[in-house]
Amino acid sequence: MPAPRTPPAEKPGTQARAPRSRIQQRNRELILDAALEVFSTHGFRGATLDQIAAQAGLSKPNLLYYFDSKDTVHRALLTRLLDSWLDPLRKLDPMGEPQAEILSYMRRKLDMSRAYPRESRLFANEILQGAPRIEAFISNDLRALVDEKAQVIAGWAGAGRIAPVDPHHLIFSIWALTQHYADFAAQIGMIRGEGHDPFSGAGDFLDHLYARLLAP
Amino acid sequence: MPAPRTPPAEKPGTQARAPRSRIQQRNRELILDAALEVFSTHGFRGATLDQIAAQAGLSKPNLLYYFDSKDTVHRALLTRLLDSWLDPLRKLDPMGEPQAEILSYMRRKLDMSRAYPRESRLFANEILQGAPRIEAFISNDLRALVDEKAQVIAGWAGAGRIAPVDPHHLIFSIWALTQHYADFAAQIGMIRGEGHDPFSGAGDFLDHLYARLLAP
DNA sequence: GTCTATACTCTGATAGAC
DNA sequence: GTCTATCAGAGTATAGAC
Repeated sequence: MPAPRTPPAEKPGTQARAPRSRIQQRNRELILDAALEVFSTHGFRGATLDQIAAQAGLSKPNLLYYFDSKDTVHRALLTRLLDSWLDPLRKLDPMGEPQAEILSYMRRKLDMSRAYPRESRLFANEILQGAPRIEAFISNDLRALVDEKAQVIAGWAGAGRIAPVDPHHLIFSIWALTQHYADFAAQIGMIRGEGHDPFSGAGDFLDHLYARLLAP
Repeated sequence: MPAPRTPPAEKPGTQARAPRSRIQQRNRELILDAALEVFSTHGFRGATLDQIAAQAGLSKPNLLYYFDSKDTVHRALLTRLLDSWLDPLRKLDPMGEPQAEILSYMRRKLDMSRAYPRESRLFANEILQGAPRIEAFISNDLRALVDEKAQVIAGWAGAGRIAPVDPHHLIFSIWALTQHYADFAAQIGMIRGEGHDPFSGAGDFLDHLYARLLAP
């Protein structure tokens, strides 16, 4: 999700507008990692620069040397996140075998939740707050992609290649089920006992569930 | 969910420690309703008394006349919420018809999400923040109830009355799917178009999904 | 019961020395 | 690049008049 994104190895001395040294890059990463931790837990307004700076091991003014404002840090996180948020669904192949394609999509989403639970919670926080900062992304990019893939799925259902199913609800269900293990990890941990991986068994359960739902 | 809870009609002149007049009761309700709106959107730390007071149509000092502190307001909301949070699962009857019981449970949860989306988001916010204020509730009350009902479901599966299924994951899936429509309503609205009821079609989809999953 | 005024703390952001 | 000092504004909470 946070695409490492090696910068295009600028010619020395000619860096245009991101002339970042190794230590600068490292501090920016420290800050973003700390900010992800804090924002994903407390939301934008609930997070403080003090917390983020402490978590990053820097002073608050030093943090603000790297990012102009609290908002800038948050925006940087969201940008990285949204950049890869659509990838799993994008890969759903209209030419593939329907049931396998949908199951693979679900697996990619689940793997992403497992690998990047904080990013999932950051996203969840945004939506809970009414999605003020990512409204454009959802109303345009995400919506277009969902409608496109929903048509693909509707085609499969119409052709009898999977059981009849509302494509939008199918997609929402995959989001709900896969993100739940990241977003509600605290609750699952308290119910299954601490030290228990919240994702344990989830893959098998969801494979089984969607295999049953989609079998023609 | 917010159980109206008619107070035990105290004898006039002898009210022990909740001597609330009609106008007091009404203002308390106004405050709690406003606080639910704000806390469920911004989380505890992201919410401000100014917002809550404005939403309630009262001054901030007046709000603090009714509740000692921000924390007190929040605690009052959580108490009301948790009071009824377990009801749907509690009603799962070990003596009932297995598939019908589980489908009814799912329906009760869905109805609760539809009727009380703000309460669902308040709860989601708490969990996202690591559940600091409701840890005892989850680790004790909720966990015990879940384990108890999971045993019931495991018994049904063992007896071949429903398809074999991991009971904990089954319960988690019901939570995820039903609460999603409340917690992520903003996203669903932006994808399906504003003015579209986020819950529309959800009942049918989930009925179908669990019928397929559980059929022996 | 409700308001204005205010005390005091926290928070985001800047200035300026090193 | 990093720090100490500091400011202005927001935020919780209280005092006290009405």
